[in-house]
Amino acid sequence: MENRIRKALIDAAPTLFGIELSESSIQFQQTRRDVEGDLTLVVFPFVKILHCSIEDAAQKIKAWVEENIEEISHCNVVGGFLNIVYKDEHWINRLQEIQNSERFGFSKANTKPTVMVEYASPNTNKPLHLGHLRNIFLGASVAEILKAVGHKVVRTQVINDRGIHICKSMLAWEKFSPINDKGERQTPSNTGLKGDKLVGRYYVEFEQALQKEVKIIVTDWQRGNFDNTKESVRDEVIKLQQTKIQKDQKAQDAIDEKIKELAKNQSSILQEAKDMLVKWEARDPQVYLLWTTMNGWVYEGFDQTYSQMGVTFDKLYYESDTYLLGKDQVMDGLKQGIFYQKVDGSVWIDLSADGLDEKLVLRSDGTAVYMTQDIGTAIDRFKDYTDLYGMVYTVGNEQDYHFKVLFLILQKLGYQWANNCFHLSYGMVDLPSGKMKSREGTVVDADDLMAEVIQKAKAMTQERGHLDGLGNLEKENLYRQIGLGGLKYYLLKVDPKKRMLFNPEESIDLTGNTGPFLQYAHARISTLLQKAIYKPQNLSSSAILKEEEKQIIKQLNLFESVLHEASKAYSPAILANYVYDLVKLYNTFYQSVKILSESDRELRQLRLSLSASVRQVLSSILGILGVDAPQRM
RNA sequence: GGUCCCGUAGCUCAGCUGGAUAGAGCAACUGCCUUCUAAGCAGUAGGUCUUUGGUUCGAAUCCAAACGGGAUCACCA
Repeated sequence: MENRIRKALIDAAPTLFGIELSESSIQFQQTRRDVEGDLTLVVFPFVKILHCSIEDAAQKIKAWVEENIEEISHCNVVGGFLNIVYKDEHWINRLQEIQNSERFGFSKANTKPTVMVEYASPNTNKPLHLGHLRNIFLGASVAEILKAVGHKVVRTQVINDRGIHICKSMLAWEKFSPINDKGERQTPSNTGLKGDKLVGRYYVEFEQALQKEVKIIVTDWQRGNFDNTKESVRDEVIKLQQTKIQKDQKAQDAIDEKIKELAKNQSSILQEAKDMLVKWEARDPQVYLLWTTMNGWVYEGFDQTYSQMGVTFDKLYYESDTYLLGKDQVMDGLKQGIFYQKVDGSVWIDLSADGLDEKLVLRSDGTAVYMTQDIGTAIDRFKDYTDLYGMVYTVGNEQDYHFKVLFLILQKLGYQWANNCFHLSYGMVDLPSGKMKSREGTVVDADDLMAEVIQKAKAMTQERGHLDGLGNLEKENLYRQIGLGGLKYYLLKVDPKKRMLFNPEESIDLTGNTGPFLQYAHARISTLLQKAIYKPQNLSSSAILKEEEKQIIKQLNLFESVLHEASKAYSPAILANYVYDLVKLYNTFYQSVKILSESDRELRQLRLSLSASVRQVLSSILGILGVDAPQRM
């Protein structure tokens, strides 16, 4: 409709104004809520072109539009704005189209290039936490958005399964695990603990043991005891200790940190972990078996968490599989002169011409760093999927710099697809008490949080008591749907780019802009349609629409463009805000008119059709957000 | 210090490709269940859009600076 009016105006301009109009001079916007109108033409640009008063220009266009465009009922002019009112027939026809369309708003599947979306990159030594929840819900939802606009999508995660941190858990388990009467160390099955939790516990034990050892070493050094310390380190420590005296508090702390670092390197337990990593890289059978076993426990634990979250993947990548490819790439790049080698053997890239710094890509001992692995993983993916067009990395914004560098390196290595790689950078989740810090024990565990939220949903649902006649299994399932739906919606409704505050109390609220609010509307429409035994029929276009009804059709009409906007911005939040507005409009309508008991049959059918269309869009968007849409609640 | 992100109601957030009187939710207060599910609806109150300049017919929105908050600048991942 908008385009039709624009085109008509451009065509008519020479006779109407005696001048050619450019497309950009015709600016439409949505009409303000409190003004009558379905579309608003901004008249200001015409003043310059036509050299007349704003009032004259507006009136002239008003007269012409009312006269010449069939579907327009009338217009009104307020200041520099021409508000155009469509005939009700137009909106009813629009509703009819929505009702008839197969998957309203969605593009045909697989009509756009294949995109891979990565949305979890857990370490295998720590259980998942609140930050992962935002990451994973966000990535999973973006994958659904891309599908909805026609992309073929591969959902993936990369598992950070190698490196010194894994060896730390392994070592601690060997050293510290109690042995039961059967002579076994602790396992998930003999403790009943989730595998990721068990392994995480030993990672913590390692860190504690390390800190203990560090403390002893530092104290020894303070007392001037350097018995077990290499000469070079001793000299460095003494030098640091001496410079410390003249500095201010902040500098002193920094020096203490440095001394601590040196002490860490002296500690026997860290040395053991390093030795273990060397053994692992050499595929030592015993170490390798331990690594496989403990990682297996973690994967099992993660799988449980993912299944509770309702999230799946199409393909998994393990860094242990890709880091060697990354190393090869670096060596190739070195030959091509993209990288350079320092005298100690370490390999670097100089990005200062691109406004960035120098970056290490391979250690002096030839082992891979984070960047090396990521280069390898990216290339591996494009080898696996030959039709792959681009990648979306859902990773926190603390890694903005890393991805800038990564994409630049891939470009320099000559990979065209590097231009289609996108870092979906999301903000951290803060707690009312501040940042989550594992050292201070303020990390919110994913499993605990989900359990809590479901429990809360149960209590609050029972309070309301709408559930007569449902079986226990159905009820439990519903509590889960509501609890998790609320949590997901809470994390997704905020612009992903922004840092957000997680308030445990608000996250399980049922009222206002929340998941359960939307789910409730869905359930209410569902039972309504069921009671009405609703079947889609052709609508009578002669009906006169109430304002509430028209508002809903207008909002429904926006769905497709909002979906595209969301895909361009990689933002489920855009859909969340849109659907919340839609449901609010629907609720207003629901409370102000009769539907089931409406005696006029055509009107009843219209209102049912409206309800059905709202439910369709609502359930589509809830699906994209990963929120379940219950039939009753 | 360099680079990047953010600053809108008491709180959490929309609005940002310039356009009308800046919107929601929570919290507070007032109404509405004999009528399709009140997890709802209607309403009251709450704002120097951090500040100062600039561009423009018009700025929360664009540009610059200042102030405040955060991230990042590892032979960690």
